[in-house]
Amino acid sequence: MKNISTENYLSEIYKLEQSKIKVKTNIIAKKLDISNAAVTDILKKLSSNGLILYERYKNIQLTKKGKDYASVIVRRHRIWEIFLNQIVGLPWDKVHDEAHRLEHSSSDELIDRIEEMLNYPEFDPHGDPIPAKDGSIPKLKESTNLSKVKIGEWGKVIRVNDYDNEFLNYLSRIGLKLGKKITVKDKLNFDNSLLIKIGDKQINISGKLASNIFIDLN
Amino acid sequence: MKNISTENYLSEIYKLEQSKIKVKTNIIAKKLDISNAAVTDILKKLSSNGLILYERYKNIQLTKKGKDYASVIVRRHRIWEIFLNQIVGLPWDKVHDEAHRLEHSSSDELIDRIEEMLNYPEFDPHGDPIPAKDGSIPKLKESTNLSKVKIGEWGKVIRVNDYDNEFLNYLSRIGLKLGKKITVKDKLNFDNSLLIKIGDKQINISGKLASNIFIDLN
DNA sequence: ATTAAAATTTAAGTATCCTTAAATTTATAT
DNA sequence: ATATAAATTTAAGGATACTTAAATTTTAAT
Repeated sequence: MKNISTENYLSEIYKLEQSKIKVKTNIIAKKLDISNAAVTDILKKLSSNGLILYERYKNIQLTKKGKDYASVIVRRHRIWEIFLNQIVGLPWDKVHDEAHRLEHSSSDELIDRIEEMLNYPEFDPHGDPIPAKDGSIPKLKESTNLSKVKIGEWGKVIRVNDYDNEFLNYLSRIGLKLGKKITVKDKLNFDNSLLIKIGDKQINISGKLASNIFIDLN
Repeated sequence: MKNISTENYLSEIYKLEQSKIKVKTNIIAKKLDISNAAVTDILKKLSSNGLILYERYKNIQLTKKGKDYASVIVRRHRIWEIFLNQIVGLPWDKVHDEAHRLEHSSSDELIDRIEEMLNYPEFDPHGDPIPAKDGSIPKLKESTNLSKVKIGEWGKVIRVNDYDNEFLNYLSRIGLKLGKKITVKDKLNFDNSLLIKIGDKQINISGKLASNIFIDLN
């Protein structure tokens, strides 16, 4: 089984499982931008190949075999991301798409070699953990969604969602990076926006934006 | 048009044209390990997309559009090869296959950035020229096939064919690299083999092996 | 508990890239 | 020049991954 499409389904399911989201046809279809009918087809295939547990209309689960495979793909993706960011110098908002293509086209030997070059990193440029070769996952520090941080509290950015490039690009532009200290100065109930301090700047960001940023509270 | 299969056909045709080999169905089929019938099908498609000139039973030629596209792919391939060899440290005989996959999965931005990192190299690790962004090709130094070098003559290895990994791996093992000085000590008519000197070692190599090595004669 | 809405699956069909086998055309040898 | 071999194309068909539309099942609201 070496197949870009299959690999995309598996790693999507893997990421959903990691974030404790129930894995259903619908959400996979949305994430991969493919019709529900096609997803159903592929789920049957994955199931018959022993990669997932699947019963019609029920939740989907990776088997051991499926999880092992998926973790290889997610590992490749995240190692590429660091490499592209640190070694090649690609910006935050470019690494995801590039890594998404490269993850299907690289041998395990290459990934291992890159991992060694990078000195065995544990987290990718968005703060997501990199599965080890044995499938184990570095433990994430506990974090709080920025939209839940109270006025006056502060902490460091530990992870951001990598779903949307426009979002990531915007974060770069306002100088927000992993490790940056953020203080919540004010919160508006009116529109759920926050006034935050980054470095010596004060910025207003929307609630939606904040909800995609995770903070290691002081 | 963004399609691994198409890209493989185009870059194969490109490489054949570069080496002045008549481009025919048969040879493409052999190089890509695909049936002649499938090649005919794809040739029709490429032709209708304006990428090649094709008339049944006749030689095939890239159009300007096809050549431009092919040169982008070959460029990607060869830049990846150097990168993998020099920066990542992959051995000679591994870079081709890895680059062959990556060449279809990388943006032009990434390739340009890598090219810059490598300081605009002109030749890949096997001595093949890297097409520039405008499609122009660095001029190869004149070279002589090692099997044609006469007894007593010597020169430096300037290029090797990259078709076969076993061949490349063997070259590494006998210490033969680009730039190495080779002296032809003896030639056996009996089996067309050559006795060559590399560094302070004398080695016998087959005529077939020699015919895949190109020398910049002294 | 019933019903409407949402999610999911089934059915039918498409495009792509491949296959083998047969037919046709071109190249080669004498 | 002609027969034979080799190359090429055509024909028919298969696997894969998708689509839309219709049917079915589940979920959620009242």
